Amino acid sequence: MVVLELSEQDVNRLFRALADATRRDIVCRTLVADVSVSQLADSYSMSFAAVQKHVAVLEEARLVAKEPRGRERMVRGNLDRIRQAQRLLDSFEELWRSRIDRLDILLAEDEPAPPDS
Amino acid sequence: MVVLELSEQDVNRLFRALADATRRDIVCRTLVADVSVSQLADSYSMSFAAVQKHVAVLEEARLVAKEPRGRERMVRGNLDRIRQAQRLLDSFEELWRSRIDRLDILLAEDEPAPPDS
DNA sequence: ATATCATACAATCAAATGGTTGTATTAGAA
DNA sequence: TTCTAATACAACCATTTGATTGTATGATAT
Repeated sequence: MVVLELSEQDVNRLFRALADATRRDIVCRTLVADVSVSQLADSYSMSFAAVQKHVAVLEEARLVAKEPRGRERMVRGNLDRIRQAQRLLDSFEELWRSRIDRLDILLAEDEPAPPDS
Repeated sequence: MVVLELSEQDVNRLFRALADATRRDIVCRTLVADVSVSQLADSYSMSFAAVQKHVAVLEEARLVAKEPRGRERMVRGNLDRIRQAQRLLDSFEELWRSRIDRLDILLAEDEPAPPDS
């Protein structure tokens, strides 16, 4: 099993990259098929350069990778990164569960559970 | 089962809110215990107002809710929102899987699979 | 009643973000 | 070779973000 080795900065970049509808759409499209930057650019009502920048943000977050193919760059989504994000969210859930566990222990004590103090 | 009813804006806010280490820490802490805004503020090397703003961002993203308790506001993490984020990431994974399925169908054809065209 | 603690909120500011246009480079097509 | 399509990248601009300080309000404690 691969250890989750992400710096806080990496996590910031990861979630930030996902916090934009155009970028999420790019991730979707590049997960289901190989697409070039110019093909992507044709789909959105913004300049080529703007799309290029969105791809760059996704690339820094390692949510996609670019691979040269002739004179164009094919963009491919990186599912592993998505899974890392999922594991991060899982850890929140585990924290929450640990709280419930502690509450259960309190409730199981001989003495009645003290109110939150 | 609850339908995932989030606008693009909601999703933007959700991921954006998670794209900051202080805010993620606040979510963690408020998932495991009830904490007031001032208790939170004591933990970070920034002004009370700055922490207040982080909490406000989390609140707009509905990752936490504030509940008045006497003169202080208790902040409580909202696990449902985390789970919604998880479901969003799941949908990426499903998209990817659909691609694999389509590739499998191609490979199962009589004719040898054509190269990506 | 008064002092204090917890919060709310406005004004301000530097830096980052998301977009633009323009110019340069590079690879394929004619 | 020459033209063109795909990309790279710089400069610029408006808006948002993340922080600050200062002031006001409300609830507790003395």
